[in-house]
Amino acid sequence: MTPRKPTLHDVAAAAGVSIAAASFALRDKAGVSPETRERVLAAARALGYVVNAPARSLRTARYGAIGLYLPPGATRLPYYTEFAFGVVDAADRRGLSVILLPHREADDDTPPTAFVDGYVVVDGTTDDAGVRAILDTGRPVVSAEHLVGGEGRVAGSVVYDHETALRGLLDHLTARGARRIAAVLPAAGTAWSRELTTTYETWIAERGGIPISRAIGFIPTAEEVDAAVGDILATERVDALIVGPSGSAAPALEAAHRAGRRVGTDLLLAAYVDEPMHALLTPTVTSFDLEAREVGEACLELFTAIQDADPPTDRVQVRLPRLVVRASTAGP
Amino acid sequence: MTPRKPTLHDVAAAAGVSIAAASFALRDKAGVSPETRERVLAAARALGYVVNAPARSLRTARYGAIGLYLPPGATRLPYYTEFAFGVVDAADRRGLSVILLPHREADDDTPPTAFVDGYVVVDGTTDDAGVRAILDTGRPVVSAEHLVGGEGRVAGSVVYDHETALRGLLDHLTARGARRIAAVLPAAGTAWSRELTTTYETWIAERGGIPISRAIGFIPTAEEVDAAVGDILATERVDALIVGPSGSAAPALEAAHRAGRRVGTDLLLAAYVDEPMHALLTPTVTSFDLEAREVGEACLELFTAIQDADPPTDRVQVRLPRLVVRASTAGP
DNA sequence: CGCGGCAGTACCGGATGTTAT
DNA sequence: AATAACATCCGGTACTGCCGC
Repeated sequence: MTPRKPTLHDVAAAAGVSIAAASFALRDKAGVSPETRERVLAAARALGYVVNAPARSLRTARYGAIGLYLPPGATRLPYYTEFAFGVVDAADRRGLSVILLPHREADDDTPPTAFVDGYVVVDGTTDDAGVRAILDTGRPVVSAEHLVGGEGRVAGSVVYDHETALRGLLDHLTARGARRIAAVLPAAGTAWSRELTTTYETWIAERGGIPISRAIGFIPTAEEVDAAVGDILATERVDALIVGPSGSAAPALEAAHRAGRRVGTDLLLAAYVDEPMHALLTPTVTSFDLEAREVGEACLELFTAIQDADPPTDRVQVRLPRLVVRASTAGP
Repeated sequence: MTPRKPTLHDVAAAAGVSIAAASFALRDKAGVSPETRERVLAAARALGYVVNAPARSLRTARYGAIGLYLPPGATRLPYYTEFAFGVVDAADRRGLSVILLPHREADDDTPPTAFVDGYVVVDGTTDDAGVRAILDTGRPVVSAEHLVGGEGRVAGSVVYDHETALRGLLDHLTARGARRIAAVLPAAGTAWSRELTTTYETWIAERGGIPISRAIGFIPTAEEVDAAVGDILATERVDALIVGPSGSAAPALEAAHRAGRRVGTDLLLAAYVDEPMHALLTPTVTSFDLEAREVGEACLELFTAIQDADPPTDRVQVRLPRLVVRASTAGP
């Protein structure tokens, strides 16, 4: 059943050429005649030859693998899983493997698996020991969203234009009749929270209003959301509310309900990050589809482009979140 | 800054011994004196030596990596992400890397990355081309839950005792006053759905009752859940309801509410798979904590144990889901 | 003499069996 | 009887050079 895996030697012998010629033919390099190439390829196919990755890596110092670093503690957000498979699928198409990297405690400075060609980091900060260790390898890093604290050290990034998106949402709410829009924002620490906060405040200021906002955790507890929303509704006369952090739509709806507001008519509610659940709530909740999978794919493709120095592509790609309008912002 | 990475040669030279001696010392093998070993280790530490994985793999045909295969289409279930990081963390402790494998279309039979020592598969079926390809590699496979259709071909498994768990839940509901318990079950296809269905029917039969159940998808839509729950409540006099598929608690609550039932008192509701959301719903929902992370770790540890043939361990480990009792089954 | 096409071969970095001390 | 040095090999890649025209 296992007559040993065929090696390049076997292929070369079967095709009646030298190892070097076989190697060239298989890698589609110049220096072999079309007939020879064809014979080699046929032999390889017949034998079921597969290159031995470690052997190739040993010689070339390229590993055909990239490390993927997801934010610690955020494993419950479906965004990241979706993102991860975007990276994996794109990598698969290019014959690369994706290594899922472990998170690091703050005091742990062991380097990450060294035998990768580079890394993809999502929503990273240099506050994170794992991210620092990755940057310290000196290998190319592509980030999804700006890597806070490591701005000059990434080879490329795929980022969202949250400013345009949020402005669009604020305009949408205004068009549906909102006059006083409050926001529950993620606490400082990520590029995203910074962008959301300043955009919200600027937009309000431009219209001569005063911002009404509360900050809660990046991954909020129901109580936090409840308290923030309850507080806003109790102390301010608002007719629309935007909740930023993932997972806060359901508790926000709940809190609004308890405050006696009818969401969708008398209070417009929008979440920032879309989640499957938003289509299941009553009313269904308006939010931005961030297209996690596509962004994951884009990161990997940017990585390979940079690595091959193929086109000196734009190092930063910008994507616009797509607003999914649902019943919660229907309007009166 | 980068005077080339130190190799075993460098370490040996620095320690004043041969390469072979250094190799032995670093791998803690017999054949070198304690003093020599110490000198080698010190030299390695001083130089920041890290073994070159490809070189080692080339020689030993071990790769220090395992492939992880998650069910396709299930990327939105937080269970799997949590599981994945359980595997990753355990692997990290053992110095192994985890390669996240891509899903395969039914007609695609390209083999998965060959340079891994084995695979971990979760909730797999041989209906899945990706799973078949993995089994065909002949490498050891550890599965979480039984691998449907590949029973004889896995090296080990970590499975839940759903029967005992579900019986416990049925008893719990009974203790809280339930007399007629209905169930919304996952459609056939996984080991889990089979076990849930037969356990439910058996338990009911043992008490001389008649089962009241509906089947919905493994990853149900809100409408499906709504229809199933609505139908049960409209046509049967039930005082308790168990919903199996992940994500169905929220829409089930909704449907019960619309049917005029007060969940927690006049209708007891329990979900099978615990989710963070269950603590945020009103009322909070009773369900089983499946400890995804721990199970992921157990899979990896089982894998390494089997690989090292260390203890001829039990090939199948059984875990009991832990019931988390919340307000939805408080009772009248 | 130049050039395309291919064979020969020195590595890449470590693991391991064999031979000296 | 222990240790350590030496020689090979793992499977490719890439450089050098020979051959014939």
